[in-house]
Amino acid sequence: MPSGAQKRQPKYQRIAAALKEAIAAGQYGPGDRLPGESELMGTYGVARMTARQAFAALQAEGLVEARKGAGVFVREFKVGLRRRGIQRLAVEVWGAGGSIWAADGHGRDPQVEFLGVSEKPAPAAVAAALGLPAGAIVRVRRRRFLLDAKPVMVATSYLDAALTAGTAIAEPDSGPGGIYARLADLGRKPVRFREEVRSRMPTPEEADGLGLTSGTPVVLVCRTAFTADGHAVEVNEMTLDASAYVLEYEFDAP
Amino acid sequence: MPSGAQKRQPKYQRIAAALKEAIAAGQYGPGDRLPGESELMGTYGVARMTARQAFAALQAEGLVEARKGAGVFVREFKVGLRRRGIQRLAVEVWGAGGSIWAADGHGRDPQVEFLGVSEKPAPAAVAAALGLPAGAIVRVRRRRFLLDAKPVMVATSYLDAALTAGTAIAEPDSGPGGIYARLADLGRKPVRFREEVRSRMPTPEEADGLGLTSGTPVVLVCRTAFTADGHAVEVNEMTLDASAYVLEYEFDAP
DNA sequence: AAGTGGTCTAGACCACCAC
DNA sequence: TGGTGGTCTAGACCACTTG
Repeated sequence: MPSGAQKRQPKYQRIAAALKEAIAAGQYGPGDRLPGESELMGTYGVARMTARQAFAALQAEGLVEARKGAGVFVREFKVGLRRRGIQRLAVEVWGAGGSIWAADGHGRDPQVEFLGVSEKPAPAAVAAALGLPAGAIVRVRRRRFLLDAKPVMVATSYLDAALTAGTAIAEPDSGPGGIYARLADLGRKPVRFREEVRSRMPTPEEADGLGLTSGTPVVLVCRTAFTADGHAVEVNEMTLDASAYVLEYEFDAP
Repeated sequence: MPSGAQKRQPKYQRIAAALKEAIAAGQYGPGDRLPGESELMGTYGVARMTARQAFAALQAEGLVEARKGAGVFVREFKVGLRRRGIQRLAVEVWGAGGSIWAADGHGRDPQVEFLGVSEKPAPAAVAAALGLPAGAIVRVRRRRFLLDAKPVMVATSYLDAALTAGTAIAEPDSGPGGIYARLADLGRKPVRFREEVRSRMPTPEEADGLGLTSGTPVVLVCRTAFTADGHAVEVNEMTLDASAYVLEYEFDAP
């Protein structure tokens, strides 16, 4: 150890940095178990809470994952779900080549779980986006996307309840081509889309619903679909496990 | 206190939930100071570390911000920097000598801080994306974007060093229209773009460079620019303060 | 059954901020 | 200067996972 160590750095940060370095050096690979709290106490001669703080720092960074009763493990990023916003709408692809982040994902098992349709008063922002009066009734469709039986996304779709009454959009199975085909049947074919992308830490409820370990943000994608005459017909709010997705947008210079 | 309270929920979570509820109810607004650790100790009859854990939970959620020596405050989200992935790259914008960054800010004070140009061996992924042999030398331009004197983004641009030698791209000031205009001068006008978007928690270095408070993720945007003949001429890796940005992509159905 | 992380207590000294 | 959060100690009991 270099003698020039800065005394100003807290012990837990030095321990965290040492662990991080060991991980970066490949001494611990994805899925490997790190030395436990009691082992760190002995190795560094610190109290237990100090060792825990070191782990907490690594967890907050998303590098490490603690499993009750088992140990602390280097996180493995199964990642590589690639969501193309433009070429094909809401189509999940994996293993697409030619990109910066290599995505290996063969033999994955994607599923869609239907969570229900209902009618509710529109949230203010949704009503505004759809051009409906405040408090108008909207149809709400909720779905959850799973990869290898693990949830990676929750999507909530909002549509004018009056417009879609009596159509397959009000049913669990929206039929071949999905709700966009049904909207086309109604003469409201979506031809233009806007997606707004944000990221933040999940609420405890979101973390629970997506099975997120701490240190994992969510990505929020809000897609609005417009008809040729410029009217919004659908708002779709998606909450993604940030560690599972790469969003891709490809376009020409206008 | 209701007698039906679940005993299974840890104290710190109950305290955190109570504070969260008070914030949601408007009892504490953005920027307001919350009751301090010692006050929580008295109110709930807990040890200091328990009160701290409650705050830690809210910090991890990005709801709250602790300031040394001052207190714990409800975070204020000044947010709303809107980055348009498609329209912003319009030829009219950079072709006319205007700054792309100017399309971002609205009435506030945007600044670009130049961090340097250099030549380095390309990271493997960058070399592959640019179609260069492994270890080829690339020109690296680093910039930091500030809004109201606070950093919100760091951008690192990679270009073929041989191609750009002797041009303004190798200089701190890349001239009117920026590097895209210079690439056009070289007969390598970018006409197509791909952006890949990810999000994760920042490394300590990134958090430091962007002045992020804990509980704030970063958004990574990797843009690749292609010429008309399909060759990649630039890779630009951007690291954004997730709490400051909304990315927007608007496009027609294929 | 042994070991692990999760929760909790009751102290301590420090650096920093506001008054 | 007094109060704040940041760091650290040395114990304790618990629920959980694993062998």
